[in-house]
Amino acid sequence: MGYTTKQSREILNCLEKNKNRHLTADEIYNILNSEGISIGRTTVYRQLEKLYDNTVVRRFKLDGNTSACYQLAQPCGECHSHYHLKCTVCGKLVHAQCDFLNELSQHIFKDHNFIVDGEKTVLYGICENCLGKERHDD
Amino acid sequence: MGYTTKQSREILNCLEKNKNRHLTADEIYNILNSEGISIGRTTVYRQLEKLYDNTVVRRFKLDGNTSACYQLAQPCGECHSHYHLKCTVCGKLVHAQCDFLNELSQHIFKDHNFIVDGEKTVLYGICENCLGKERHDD
DNA sequence: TTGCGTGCAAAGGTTTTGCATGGCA
DNA sequence: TGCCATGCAAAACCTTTGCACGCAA
Repeated sequence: MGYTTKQSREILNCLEKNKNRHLTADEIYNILNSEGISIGRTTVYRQLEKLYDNTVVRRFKLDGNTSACYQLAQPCGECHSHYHLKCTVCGKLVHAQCDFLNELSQHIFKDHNFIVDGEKTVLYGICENCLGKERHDD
Repeated sequence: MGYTTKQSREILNCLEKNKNRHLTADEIYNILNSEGISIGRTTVYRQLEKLYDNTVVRRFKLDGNTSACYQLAQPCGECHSHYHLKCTVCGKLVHAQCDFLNELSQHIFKDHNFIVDGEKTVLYGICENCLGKERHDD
């Protein structure tokens, strides 16, 4: 699976530190360089590609954001029994630990002949923090 | 809400004809021009932006696809009671008419304090057609 | 030593912007 | 007529590729 280098270690380390966030390639590039860790953009892209191919990270393309976002695939070890709830206001990603996802998957499989991929699926909406503030926009 | 022009009419018309598909800006550009309707890329982008701002179309950014995809927001008039199931193999979008979505929304609201936006949410997975063919890839 | 990893520069692809012109209301 | 829409060209982004060099195993 390739060599381990200073750069590949630092990228994983950065993802680890930001388990709860979605990071773009450019954000990782900036975080590392601002910490004094010299790394090139190309390297960040190539490492993320490998991590994605090996399903170490998940990749998201969000509306209103032209660049892809990455996040460690198993921040808590059991994402198969999680919802991923993404707040469209503040951008927070919630891993909702809950068996209801299994019910959902089973229902969709039985009634709609469709196998849901819980890893790839993100439910969009508004988190509790943002519910009160919503009409401040516009 | 702006003027109605030949171009804006043709774009809406194209989206209408392709209710069941996701189209990129470039696909719309190519479809129209191949039908002999002269239109510029810039116009397609700007019209889609307006339609998106007015929630006439939905916009998706899919993994493995660098460009955004658009689709009429209300292909059947009742998307609030629909799932949107996107097959990651063949790309088909299924509108699964089903009340289970309401149960899901209520559960997530009660137990996780999160309001799911069924319009924006797409469940990814594998459709029944592709289930049998899956290992042909790779 | 071998061959993968790195990073610069450049290319490729998508989307946005500036500006002069054209067309709707 | 006034103002928005159009479309070309160019810029702005994000991501990938080519290539020479460096470093892990």
